[in-house]
Amino acid sequence: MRDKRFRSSECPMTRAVGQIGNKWKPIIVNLISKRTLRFGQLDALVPLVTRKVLTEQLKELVEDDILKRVSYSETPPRVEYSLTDKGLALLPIFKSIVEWNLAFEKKIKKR
Amino acid sequence: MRDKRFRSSECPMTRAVGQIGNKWKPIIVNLISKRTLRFGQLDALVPLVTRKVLTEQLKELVEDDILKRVSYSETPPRVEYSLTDKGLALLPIFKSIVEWNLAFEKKIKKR
DNA sequence: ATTACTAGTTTCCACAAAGTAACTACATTT
DNA sequence: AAATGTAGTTACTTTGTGGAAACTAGTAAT
Repeated sequence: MRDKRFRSSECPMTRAVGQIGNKWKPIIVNLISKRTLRFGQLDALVPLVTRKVLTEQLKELVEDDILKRVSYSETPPRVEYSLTDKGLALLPIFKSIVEWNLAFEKKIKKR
Repeated sequence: MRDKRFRSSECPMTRAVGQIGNKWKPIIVNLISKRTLRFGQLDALVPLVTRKVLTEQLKELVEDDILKRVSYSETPPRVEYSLTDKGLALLPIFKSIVEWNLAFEKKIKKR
């Protein structure tokens, strides 16, 4: 999300949502985790996403310094993606979200 | 987000994003925190939102058992919103997101 | 009769995000 | 010459989300 109103809001949660608060970024960042992955691997692993959207999201994550992109001068082209320090700092947070989701889904199933 | 593909995905992060991963819900939940607030207070406190969107988001949060809505038979009408256990469990997670955002914003300013 | 209050609701429109399907570039392989 | 591989890109279309502005209901106050 590039919405300036969000990114320059006084509320820090609003600014955070402006960087990572859309449907794809938490999924992508969580999936990369501590690995180094290539574009095709991400394409295969991220559920439901199209290459067009994946490319856009990766570009924005790189611009926001959450993701690092290394490209090698080869043919066919080889590009590798991995999380920066900023991105890695999100991992425990996203792990908590996954645990939250599983915990309350389990609660529902016990009814 | 009511997208069935997200809510029934095998990936728990995708399901979590299906419930809370849009631009308004983290902001609203974080803002309510441990308080009990009325609709008008939320309208005044949530930055950038319109009443139409606020109403929609509150409705979905109630449907997903993240928010509790109590309405009193009064005129003018009085409705109070507060987080459920499921919602309260999100607070430390969102606090971490706010801290993450502030930490890395501070890093940028030091350059 | 009109205004005020609260918590919405509605309709139409605008915009952002996503989807589709074809296309790109270049070295290598067949 | 054609096919292959990778990592995208593009143009158009569709869908989802949000915005604007007016409206609603009922009791109480003016």
